[in-house]
Parts: sequence; structure tokens; C-alpha cells
Amino acid sequence: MRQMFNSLQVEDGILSVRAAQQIQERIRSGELRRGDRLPSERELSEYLGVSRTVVREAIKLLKAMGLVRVRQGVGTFIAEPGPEILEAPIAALMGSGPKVIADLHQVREILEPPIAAMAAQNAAEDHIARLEQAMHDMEANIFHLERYIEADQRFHSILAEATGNSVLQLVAYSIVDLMQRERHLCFASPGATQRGCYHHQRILEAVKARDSQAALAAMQDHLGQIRDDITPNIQSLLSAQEMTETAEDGA
Amino acid sequence: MRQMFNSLQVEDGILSVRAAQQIQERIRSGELRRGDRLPSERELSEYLGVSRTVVREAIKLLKAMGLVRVRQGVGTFIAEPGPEILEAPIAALMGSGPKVIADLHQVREILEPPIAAMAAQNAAEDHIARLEQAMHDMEANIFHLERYIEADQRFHSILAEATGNSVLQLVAYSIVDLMQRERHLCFASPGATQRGCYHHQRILEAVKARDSQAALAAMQDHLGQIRDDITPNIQSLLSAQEMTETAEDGA
DNA sequence: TCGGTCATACTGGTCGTACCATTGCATTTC
DNA sequence: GAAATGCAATGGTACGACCAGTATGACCGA
Repeated sequence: MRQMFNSLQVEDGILSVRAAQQIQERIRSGELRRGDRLPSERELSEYLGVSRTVVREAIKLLKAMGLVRVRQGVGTFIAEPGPEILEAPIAALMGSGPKVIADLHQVREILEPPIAAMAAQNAAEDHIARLEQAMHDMEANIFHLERYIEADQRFHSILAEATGNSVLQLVAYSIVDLMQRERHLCFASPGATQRGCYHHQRILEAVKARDSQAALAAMQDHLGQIRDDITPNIQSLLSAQEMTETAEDGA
Repeated sequence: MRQMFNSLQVEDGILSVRAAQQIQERIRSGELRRGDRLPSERELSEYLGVSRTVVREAIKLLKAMGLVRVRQGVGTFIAEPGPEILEAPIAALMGSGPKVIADLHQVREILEPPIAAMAAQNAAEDHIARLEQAMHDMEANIFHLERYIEADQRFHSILAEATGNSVLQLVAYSIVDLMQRERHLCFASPGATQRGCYHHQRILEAVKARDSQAALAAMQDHLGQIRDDITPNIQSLLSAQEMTETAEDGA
């Protein structure tokens, strides 16, 4: 039924790449499921008919793709493909600068209001319960920034998950996560967490009431507030950056 | 010359990961620029004080991240980070199924109308010229599907680029590209290319007129047409998939 | 019997060498 | 001068040895 492996006419003769594709194929086909331990490198090398060097490089590729998790002394395991595997490529793609922060926020302003509206329509009871938990955690930690940010991020993740759209969830998670890395920008203003709680509360109530219009509006207000908080900081950073670049040009 | 590398107290003892970070750091800092060739593996291993195995695995990681391009017999080069490096992780993350196609399209419906509106506001003359070129290529190839699809994709990419938002460009490119892979769904209906030309023409004219509202509406209509084209196909695929799953359950 | 210690047999991580395959360039040859 | 040749450098593969964690179970003492 599945000798499709050989049918992959991979022009890339590199054995390690091909080996990685073979393993990947076995994962995708369900032959190996998440959490499973795949054979040891020595076994794989014998099974695939290549040296352990090749197997190791193949696993290295899979690891970079986030498909496996390697634990020394234990084994290599199929990882649950989490949205975080996008972070590295995205981060590598666009070194972080103030301009990128502004761009990120702009994308959020496009994506998240519709997400909130969809969540209000499609959220299951379980999602609402988890949203309330996240809401509670935020309110309990308005002075504990680390925990507050975690709950904040969790809130938005659950919202994206509640849409039932896996792609949306993926993209939204990546954007929010990259955004939160610049937490010192978003939460520099005094009272930012309190204002955040207020807006999140409005979003949550709209979702519970299944009012997608209200959810959309609440999310727009929320993001507008964040924009107001970060804009002055970004402005100063942008001007600082320009000065630096000017200085470099002169050097 | 620069033993700054030693100052990185990376707790992750894995040498290859650390080596990859060191090289990555040198790229990010501008010490190595895109297109540059980095030292040979043998030189790097000596310079970093590790074996060539480690250097190779580090390069493998960078390659998976899309940061370098390796050419046998020539060397390893810093790659221009293109948006396509996101495709592999995204594709790996969500095996393609009819549900994913529908989700992808939904995200497009959220993202692209605002993109068109922003492009109408911010497009430079150069962008408009390239949009006209893409438009022309589409009209010239309404019966040559391969070329038509290429021009179609190019049109949307230029539009995203014209927004001036790098993150938006990145996300939109990934979505559109993944979408186009299911071209047999999007262009199965007769006359799909002609209808596409009509809508693209409307979008282009709105952008040229700097009318963001019209651009937004035109893009909405365009995506709505695509949705009408693909919906029946997806429905049949979904039902077929359910039948397969039912059969597997019985087995 | 219970509980801790330690030997052991895995696992992945690193190393070094040798060799193969491809490429680019200098040299030779016509 | 142009084509063929040879050489040197690069990345790709292989093998074998050993290092470094981890889990397991045998062992021994209380």
C-alpha cells in the first residue's frame, strides 16, 4: 500500500534530507504518533541502510522543523507540533526592530477582531471556561507582570482556538507571541494591566453572550488601547535608530 | 580577533546548537552579509574548537531555518531570507486536507481586503507598474493555467509588499502560496480565470485611484468568488474523507 | 521486607579519519 | 584561441571509538 517512499523523486541526492523525508512521511502517515519514541539512531541507520552520521543529520533537520524532541540518554520522540515552531523562522526572518513591532501590531489589528467575532459564534463551553480561568489569572496578577503576560497570551490563544480554524490559530499565536516579546513596550505605561483587564472582560462577556459584533468591537478597543500605549515608545525608538544609522554612515 | 563567542553562556550544552547560535549571531550582527560565503567546515571546526561533525550539524540547523544555502563542492552561503522559509514549518504543522483549505481561505478573507485597502493608500509607482505587469500576464494566459497561477500569486504578493508592512507581507505570502498548492480546487470551475481577471482588474483600478474603500470591496468580491468556486469541491472532499475515516474505524 | 546504592546497558553527543562526489580554476594540449 | 585535462578545495558519507546523560534492576545493608 505504501511504498510511496521510493516514489519520491527527490532530486536532492543528499541522503540526510531524503532520510528526514522518509521519517517525516512515517509520522504523517500515522505510523508514528505524537509521543512515540522512534528507533535509536543506530537502529535507524541499519534500517535505512545509511550511516549513523546521515541519520543524525536527518534528525537534526526534523528537530529544526519542530517535529521531534531529542533527549540525550533517553531517545528521540515525536513532538506534538506546536505553533511555536514558527517562531524561529519568523524571528530569523525579521530581526526585531521598532518598525517590526509596529507592523506586528497592525497585523493583530487586522486579525484579532474577526477572531473574537468568530470565537463568539463558535466557542464551546470548554473554551469559555478556559477563557474565564485566564481572565481570573490576569486579574489576580495585575502587579505580577510575568504571570499577567502569560495569562494574557493564553487568553488570546484560547480565543483563536475557539474559532475552530487551525490556520487562524497558528498565525494568531505566532503574532501574539512575537509581540509579547516586546513586553517592555506594551506594558511600560502605568495602569496598562488594569486597562487590559477591563478590555479582556468586555471581550469575554461578549463571547459568553454569543454577540460577535460586541466581541469584535471590544477587541478593536483593546488593540486600540495597546496601540496608544506603545506608540510613544516606538516613536522614540525609531528616532534613536535613525540617529544610530546616521552615525554609522558617517563612520 | 573576536573571542566574543565565549561570552555566550548558553546553558544548552549541545555544542552544535551553540555553534549554530554563534554563526547566527555573526550573521545578525552584520559581520556576515547575505550572499557571503562562510568559512569551510574544516576551517570553522578549527576556529570554533569543535569537530567538523558539530559544525556540520550546526549548518544543518541553519539550513533548516533557511539562513544558509549549501552547495556541494563550492561552499556554504548566507541566504537571503525569503518568505518561503515559512512554508515547510506551516506545511509540516498542518497536513493538507480539505478542512485546512477552507481554513486557509477564511484567513485570506480576513487578511486580504485590508491589505488591498492599505496598498491603495501606500503603493509606490513601482508597485503599481509591477501590478499592471502581473495583470497583463494573467490576461495573456487565461488558458495557460500554470502561467496564470504564477501571475495571480505575483499580483497578491506585490499587493502585500505595497502595504509597506513586512509582517503582513510575510503572512500573506505564506497563506497565498499554501493556497495555490490546491490549484486544482480553485480553478476547477470553468471560466475561473476569466472571472479572476475581472476581479483583479477592479482591484488594480482601485489601487491606482488610491481608493482604499473600493480596493477593499473589490478584494472581498474576488475572494467571495473563489469561495463560491471551491466550496462544492471541498464539500465533496469532506464527505469523501468522512467515508474513508468511517471505513478505517470499521477495519 | 524495605530502601538506598551502584553496576550496567542502553540512549544521544562528540570526535577523528578516511574517502567519495561535485565544483571551479589553472594548466595543458591541440 | 578553444577545448580537454588535472588538481585542489568544498561539502557529503562512512566507520569506529569514546564521552555523557538516563533508566533499570541487581545488590547489599538496615
